[in-house]
Amino acid sequence: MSKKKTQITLQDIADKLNVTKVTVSKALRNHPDISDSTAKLIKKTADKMGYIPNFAARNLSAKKTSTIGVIVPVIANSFFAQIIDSIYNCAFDSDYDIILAVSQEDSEKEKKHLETMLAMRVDGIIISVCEKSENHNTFLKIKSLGVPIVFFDRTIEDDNFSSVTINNVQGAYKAVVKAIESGYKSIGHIGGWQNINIGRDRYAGYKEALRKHKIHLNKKHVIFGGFGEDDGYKAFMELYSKQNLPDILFTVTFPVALGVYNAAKEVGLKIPKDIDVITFGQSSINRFLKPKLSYVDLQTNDIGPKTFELILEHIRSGKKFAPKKIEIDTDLVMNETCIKKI
Amino acid sequence: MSKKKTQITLQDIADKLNVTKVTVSKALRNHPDISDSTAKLIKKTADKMGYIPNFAARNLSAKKTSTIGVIVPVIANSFFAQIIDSIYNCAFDSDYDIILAVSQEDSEKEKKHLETMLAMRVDGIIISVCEKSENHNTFLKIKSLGVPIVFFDRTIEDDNFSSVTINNVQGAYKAVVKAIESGYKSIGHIGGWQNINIGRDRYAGYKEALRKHKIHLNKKHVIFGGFGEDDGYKAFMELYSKQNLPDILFTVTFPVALGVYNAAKEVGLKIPKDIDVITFGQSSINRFLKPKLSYVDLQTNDIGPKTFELILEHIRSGKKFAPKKIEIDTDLVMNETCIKKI
DNA sequence: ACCGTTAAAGTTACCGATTACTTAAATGTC
DNA sequence: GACATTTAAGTAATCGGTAACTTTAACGGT
Repeated sequence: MSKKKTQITLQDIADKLNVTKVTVSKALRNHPDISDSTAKLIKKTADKMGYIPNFAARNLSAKKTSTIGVIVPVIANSFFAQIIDSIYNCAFDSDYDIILAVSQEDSEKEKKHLETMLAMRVDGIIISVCEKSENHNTFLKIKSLGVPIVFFDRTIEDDNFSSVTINNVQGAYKAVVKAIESGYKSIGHIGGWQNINIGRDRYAGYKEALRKHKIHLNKKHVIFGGFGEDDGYKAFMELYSKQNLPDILFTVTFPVALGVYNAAKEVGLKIPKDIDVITFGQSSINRFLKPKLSYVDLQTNDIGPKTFELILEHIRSGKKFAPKKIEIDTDLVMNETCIKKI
Repeated sequence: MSKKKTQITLQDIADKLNVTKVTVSKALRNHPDISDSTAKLIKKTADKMGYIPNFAARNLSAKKTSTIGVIVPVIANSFFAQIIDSIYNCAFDSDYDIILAVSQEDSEKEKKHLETMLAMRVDGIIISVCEKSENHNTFLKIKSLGVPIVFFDRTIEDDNFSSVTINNVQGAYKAVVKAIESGYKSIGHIGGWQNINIGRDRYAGYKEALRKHKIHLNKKHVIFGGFGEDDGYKAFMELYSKQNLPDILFTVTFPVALGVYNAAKEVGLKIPKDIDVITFGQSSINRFLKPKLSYVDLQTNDIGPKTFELILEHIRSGKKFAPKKIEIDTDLVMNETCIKKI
């Protein structure tokens, strides 16, 4: 007969050693109350008995979970995958656990995940919001609950929250200026939804660059939509079918550029000869494109660690920590598109 | 002054309505004990007061978590990303929560994640093991603890565990037979570590195909290593530097094939003319390769749901559920490599 | 009008830890 | 050598829920 006992508890260890469970609890947590010899003995015994702490019990009584919730819109995306990896590594180093959830660009799912995380009593939340997030109120609620929250890359428009983003306006500006310097007059934009920073700010940088160079913004050359490959494909096809193609398109994300790339190929237009492209962000796929796209480089390496650092600051200093917005500057990486016209 | 109260509890709701917390608890869970009118009132009040359940407390007392742990080796990989998405969707539909962790092909991290999940008292674990997992003992421990565990894609060799895999031997066999039929005599294999099913079985299928067709297996044409792009690159370079290149290489994963692709390009060899390639699995990158690789298609769509279904069966039937191994058949998808020699 | 049922709540105990406070013995101080 | 301080443990209360059992009142059948 195997034991009926469901699980080994502190009490079981305590009984075996004729001490109290509090002593065991302290010993396992290296509390100074306990002498080295006893602590060693207790740890050895716990190990031998196959003790596995019960986080639910611990969390309940300690009123904290050492857990941070992370929500991203998509996972099959090297940008987010890389950041997730780095956040995991940071958490590992700081003895935090990560609860990862994917909203799949769905506002409802995003909300459900947020609620689950609140119910789990995560110590903090790191999020990159979905395309058309309608959860501003939920974020405010979370804030009022005192749960630290840090946005990264995709944020909501509200100065009361901390965030780590790349400098989208500046990045877009650089890209479009480059297009202008390359000799293009007719510069279109396949942009993202305007309710979200990356859509709005990249469009803002685009407009700013045109304005500064006194180039007329042709609204017919601007389309807003989502951030995925199919969105780029559709946008291109729309411009193409209406014969509204400019000379070059500045796209809001790499997947969107990829959609444009595919669509252009499909209708038989050559990049960069017939239609040129410069985009925001990249992916490992870029290596295989012909031509390899020029793009605004997001310093992906920094985003994860900086975001994590920020959430830790929030957690450690509690309410008195003022929201902080970190912006990371971008660089232009020139490949085989948007090259100077001779 | 804002309230000092940390959080709203069942008791708070109960007090306001002059009932007991048990009544509130039951009402919120739609327990038949509670009349519709009371239940409705309680729910409304809970909502108004901003009640958020405390999962730790619930888990502790209910002795289950409705949470399933998922561990994958890598995340920036469309194969795993897709499966993760589908598992999330299944969980969503069945009211389970998912705890996702990434081992990053590191056995130590894998172990740590497993332990964390045990401490969280997940109701079950779904895992695709890392490259050189040394956690067989941990898996046995988990089994003896009575925590259901289902492997997918990458499993350990042990009949006592359930798993969902594709038919690796058959898939590899098909690919290599195709190479043979295409007229190749000298067929190499860039394989994966042999301690893990996908490495072992794909190699087995390769050997079997050669044997059946009485083709000599030249050990100099076989290299074992990891499953990533750099592994493929290194393997190719090793063969190349020793001038041991066969006519065609059957690679264990798509990333490995990609590494080969890059390496071949780098040394100026043309695929498929100078060196041909056929691989196991694919990725969205394949669309952009020239030539587009022929590959053994893994029915990615089925793996996630089938795995989830299996873990649910385990959870529901407890100890008495016998391990079940599900194998999914593969298809060969022919593109521009491994084409019949004329 | 009586007794067994049922409906709708209430009582009590417990889940497995942690925290804050207390105790007892050992050590140190002048 | 008496009293203050440390050190190393123990005691009691609590965290927020849920499960199992009990109570109370209303209902129904004969």
